[in-house]
Amino acid sequence: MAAVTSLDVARLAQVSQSAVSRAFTPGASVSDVTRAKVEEAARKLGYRPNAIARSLITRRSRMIGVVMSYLDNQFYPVVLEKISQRLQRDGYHVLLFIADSREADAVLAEILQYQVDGLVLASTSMSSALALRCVDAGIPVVLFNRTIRNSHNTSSVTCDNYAGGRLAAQHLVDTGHQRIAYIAGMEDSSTNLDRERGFRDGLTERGRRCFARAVGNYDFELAKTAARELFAGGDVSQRPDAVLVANDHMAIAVMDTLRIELGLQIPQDVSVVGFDNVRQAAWGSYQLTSVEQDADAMIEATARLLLDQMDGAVQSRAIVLPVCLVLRNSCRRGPQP
Amino acid sequence: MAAVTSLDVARLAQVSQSAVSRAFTPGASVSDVTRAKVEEAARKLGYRPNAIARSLITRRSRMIGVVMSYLDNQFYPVVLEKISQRLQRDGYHVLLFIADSREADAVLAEILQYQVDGLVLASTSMSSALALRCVDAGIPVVLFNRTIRNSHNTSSVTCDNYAGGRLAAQHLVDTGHQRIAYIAGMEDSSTNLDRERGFRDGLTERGRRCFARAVGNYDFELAKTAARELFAGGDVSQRPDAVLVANDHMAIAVMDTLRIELGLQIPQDVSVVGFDNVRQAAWGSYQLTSVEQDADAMIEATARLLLDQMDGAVQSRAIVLPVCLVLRNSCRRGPQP
DNA sequence: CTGAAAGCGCTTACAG
DNA sequence: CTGAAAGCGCTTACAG
Repeated sequence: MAAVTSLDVARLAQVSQSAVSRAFTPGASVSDVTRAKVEEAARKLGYRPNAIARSLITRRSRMIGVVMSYLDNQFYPVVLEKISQRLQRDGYHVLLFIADSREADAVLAEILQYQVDGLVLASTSMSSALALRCVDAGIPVVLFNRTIRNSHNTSSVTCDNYAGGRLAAQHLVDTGHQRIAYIAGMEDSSTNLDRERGFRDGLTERGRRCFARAVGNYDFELAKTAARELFAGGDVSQRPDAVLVANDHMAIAVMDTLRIELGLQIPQDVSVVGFDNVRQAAWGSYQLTSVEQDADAMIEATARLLLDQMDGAVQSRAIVLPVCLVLRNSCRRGPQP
Repeated sequence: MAAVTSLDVARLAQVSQSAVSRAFTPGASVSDVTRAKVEEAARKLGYRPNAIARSLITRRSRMIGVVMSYLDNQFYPVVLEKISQRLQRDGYHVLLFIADSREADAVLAEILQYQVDGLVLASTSMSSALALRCVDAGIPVVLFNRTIRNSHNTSSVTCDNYAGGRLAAQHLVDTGHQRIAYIAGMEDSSTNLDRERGFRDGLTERGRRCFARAVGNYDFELAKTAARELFAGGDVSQRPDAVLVANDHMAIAVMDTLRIELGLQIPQDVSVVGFDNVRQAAWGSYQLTSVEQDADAMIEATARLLLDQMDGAVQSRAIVLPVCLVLRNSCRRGPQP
């Protein structure tokens, strides 16, 4: 049970401890015969190099901290799975931090103590100040699916949220909708800010205005409440005939509420458009028209950017990826009959 | 940028390096005045103890490896989020491994190198042999939502999958269903084996047999294929009037397929029962009757068991938690009119 | 309570 | 190619 160390292997193989270390270091200079002796002894003893000790001396832990919150929104588990696989491919591992907003400070301290080589911040709820502190601590950071205002030394990868909002708004106008509403996510989040601004500008360009607005805070239950608010009015002509919802997770809650609680038909009575194009958007019961943000491209960009920063090859950059609108059946395709 | 160490703090505070270490060790004997000096110096320098160095000397990394695969099944992200929070509460952190079955060997080697203090194996696809190798390596392991046959020195936490299958079968019989089918998950997984055995025994006790069976492998798309197979027959009286699906993730795919592709009404034409009671089961569009496995209880039991094993307080144990059937609208409640 | 010293298990100049 | 040695940044007996 006592851990077997390189010294144990060295003794058995009758070589120096350095030789053992070299045999396990790709590219180190060892003769084939030495390597063979070491490998045999290591196998006999069940030796595995201690990554902790290696980290201490090399000053590289090969761990990347990933900070997330609210995995209920299916966008994030998928991202987590893929980013973990992507980093594993390069020999890195994910140290996961779930950030309840209240304990973010403590979480940050722990991240720093663990000497992660880099950090992916994908939590909307973590404050910008904390993100900046990581940067100050000299750790390469990439913000995933969020940005920090006025911060040019922080890297970020987002999709073009503004363009997505604009695209959705114009599509709704062009398909004949008259009373277009918006259900917002967390109001101070960069994603919501950009999506909503794009939405408003898109309407303005078509000579329209936002008909009504409610806030769902990116939360499933609050999105239901927001839908009830928006459709509370008695008269049908006073109610929206289309809603852009700031993400799919909320849009699904909204669809259920409209159909089941309020007895509305989608898209006949009201069109719904979401954002993210998560897998559930394609589910038969929803068939949600959605602005797609390409998770694969975002992850690849994030990994690249982080690895490049860790190599010192690159300074911080803000990467914005294109979006497209995926048309499904939750949205009327032509002017109302 | 050069990391500040305890020695730097010691110099500034004019105390020994040991004193700095003690000031950051809860319960160590330091005078208030020394602690104050250290804390001030540490604050000035932005010092954080190096958790890697601490791990090396204490031989405890305070990291728990969590091995998962296929986060598409919403049961797992929720588990991951909660187990991470639960362990953070005790000062542990999650090192995440996504196990593609093909690279499981490499993954295992890496886990071992990282000196995790414990391991939660929640991946159905990872082979039993690998799990046992971890146990042999002397690292406390808890299997989550799976078991290994004939292995009494491996801890596991599951719900009572057998009882759940039985409960579902009897409920379907008692509510008047005549042709009850089963859609299996991964056929050699312990969860599927137990659920299916319970299902068959439940039917047998009521003097019935399984009407038809297909395999969905716990995969969304394959579950759709399985549903098509099961309902391919022309004559209605040749088709199932109820299906138990081995988990909710597949049950949702099945419901979509039955309703949208095959034009069937649920539950009028066919009842569907799932397993897990994930959040989506409660979504308005599904209202899926499901055998609930209590994720919170499973996580608490897993954390407790793992922590106890790491303390050496306890040997391995197999914990089986009770299930219950959550009735919703995907299942007819009385005999067919 | 405090400091000097040993040591955790590695990597990597350095000299041969 | 190889070995002896220093050192990564800590914790923790040990002695005072």
